[in-house]
Amino acid sequence: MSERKRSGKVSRRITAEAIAEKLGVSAMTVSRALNGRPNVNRKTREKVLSAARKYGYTPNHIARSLALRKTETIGVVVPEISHSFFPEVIRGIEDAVYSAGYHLILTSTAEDVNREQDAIMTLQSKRVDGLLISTAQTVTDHSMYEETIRQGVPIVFFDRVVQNIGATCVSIDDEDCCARITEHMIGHGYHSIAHLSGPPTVSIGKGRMKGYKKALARHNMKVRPELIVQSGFHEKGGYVAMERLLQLSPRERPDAVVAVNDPAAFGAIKAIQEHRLRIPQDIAIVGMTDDIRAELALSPLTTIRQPAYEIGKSAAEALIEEIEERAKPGRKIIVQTELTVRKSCGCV
Amino acid sequence: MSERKRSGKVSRRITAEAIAEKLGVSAMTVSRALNGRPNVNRKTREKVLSAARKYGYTPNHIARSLALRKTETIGVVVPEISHSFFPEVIRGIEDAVYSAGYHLILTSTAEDVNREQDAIMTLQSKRVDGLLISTAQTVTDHSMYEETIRQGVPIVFFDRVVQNIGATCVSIDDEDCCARITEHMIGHGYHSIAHLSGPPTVSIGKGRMKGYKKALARHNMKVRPELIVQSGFHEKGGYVAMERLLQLSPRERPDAVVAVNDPAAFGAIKAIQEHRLRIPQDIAIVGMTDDIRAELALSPLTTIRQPAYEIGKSAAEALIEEIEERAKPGRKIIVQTELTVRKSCGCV
DNA sequence: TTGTACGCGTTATCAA
DNA sequence: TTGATAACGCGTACAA
Repeated sequence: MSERKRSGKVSRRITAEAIAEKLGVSAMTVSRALNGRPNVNRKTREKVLSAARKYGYTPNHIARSLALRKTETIGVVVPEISHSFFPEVIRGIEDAVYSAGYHLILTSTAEDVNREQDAIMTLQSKRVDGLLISTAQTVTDHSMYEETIRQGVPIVFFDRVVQNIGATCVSIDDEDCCARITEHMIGHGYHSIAHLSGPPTVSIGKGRMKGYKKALARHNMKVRPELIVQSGFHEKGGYVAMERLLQLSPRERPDAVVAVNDPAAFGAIKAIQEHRLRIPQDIAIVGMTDDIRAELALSPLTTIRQPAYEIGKSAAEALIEEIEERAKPGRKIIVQTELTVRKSCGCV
Repeated sequence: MSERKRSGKVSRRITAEAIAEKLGVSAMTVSRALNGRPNVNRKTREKVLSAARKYGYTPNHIARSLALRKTETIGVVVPEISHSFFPEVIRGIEDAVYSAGYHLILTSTAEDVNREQDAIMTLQSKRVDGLLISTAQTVTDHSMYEETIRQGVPIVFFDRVVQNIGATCVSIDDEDCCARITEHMIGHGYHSIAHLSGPPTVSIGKGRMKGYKKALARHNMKVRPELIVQSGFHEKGGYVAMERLLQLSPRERPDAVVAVNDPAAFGAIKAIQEHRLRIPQDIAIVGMTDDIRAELALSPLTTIRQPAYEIGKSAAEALIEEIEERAKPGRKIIVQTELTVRKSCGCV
């Protein structure tokens, strides 16, 4: 119908105030009606609602946030988005956040400390009600997290967590997982088991390493330092690390490999194949994370399924509980995992 | 040091005004100093900057947005996040958005029209500066998009685009892609080529169907309606659709299948294998999209690589150009694709 | 170079 | 049930 106001640059949106004026009521009444407050006459409410529809009114959430000091938005900080794990986590976050009426600002740090700091800063500027963080690999200084929490902005860490600073952490039990899968190998008779380890600065790397050693210890097997090689979390690192293991003399060479995660395992598999060795006959290998490709690999990878979706969902739910003060921070939430036996371990 | 003010519930953040007071200057001077305006004494600026650091000041972006009527935030609406395509698109978006100093609110619609409407509404409420949308499959009513644009909020569609409503669209040339891969099959001697098609309501489905038919026409091959089965975009649909094709008598049965995308192709592959037919000897098959799993499948899938990252990046860049009025809306941006020949087509 | 007044659009509070 | 006023924290436009 009416399509004027092309005059200025900005075709300014209609405000609650303007609607109030047209109806001859106050802005407050409009606000109350729109927000479904009880103390407003039924007829008045209907008038307001229909006028709002008619003029295509959309409440200005920015102004609302300013007045209420609450944005109903949470900031998400992830180290990367390519790896199939995080999209699935984000899906879980999105679902939880959506059903609680919140929104999600997504930032990815590319594993870069500075970018992570930057992200946390701007998210604070945007006054998100809380933060969901999976730390970049190289982060060692936690003062920014602590400062954020002190400012009253709750943080929930997920997957790559930071413990003992009072923030809730959601993750799998890395130590237990890695111990389990290592014991699975021990139980099937492998006796020279190597570990491709993650960065020792990240809790995941630390925990899994510990689990690996614990499993060996439980079965009175010696930890042989030459069988522990740092691979990091990516395919390339897995490849390089495995190459190093393959330099060992056939006598010293491991008969099984426990990789810190699936991508590292894929890299290792590539190296093993290039050496014309068979999986699992010559060298068995297992991963952790259940990458989407694990099932499809030439020798389907035995791994620990890490329920990415659930991690995201639990983390988001935990954060929202804390934002709404229905729960206290500093909890430790463990998400259950599952051993998925395929062919690469030679146990089936 | 000082850690009081635990009194009220909210430990209120420090404001520019408060800093001004402590320094005995006006709030404006603080604002100017913090925003790097030229008209401020060097010594004053330094005083302000150090005070800001000292008190842990973070500018309130919400208040700023309200005053400036600009949020430096763009809304992203995707139909889903599991499918490996969208995470990669989002990565592209994130990169572009980050380097332009914007942020990204992510919403996913689970292919649900209502949820999409909902998302667009709330994103408008949050006064995002622009919208990046890939439509849900079932959307047929475009009035909401048009209304949004009329309100002055630019939209750029990507992948699943909506043409002719004045919004910029970023996508591959579906018709051309599908024609190319179909001709690839024709060129290698297949003469009974089926098509597992997408939903005809989505531009992708339409375009690829058209390309398929065009390729046949160019080579004087008849379109046989029984060889066109609607599969939708997912694995399950591909499986069901392929089952139908496999019900045909061996004489009528296709010797090649062009699937609308890789997931549909995976479903079809499963059906073919269950019938104990070999790929590509008995039935060749190709997909489109280059799903991460395509390379790893038992019979690696020939497909059209769709540069997800570039799509996301171009779309975000285009949107930001329009937000900043450096470009006009209504453009049509085509991202180049690449035929990736693997084993499933039997051509190597 | 610095300061004052006002507006951005909403909601809380208190009074009517 | 409704309204007036003030606040949320910042930036623009002007004046000093």
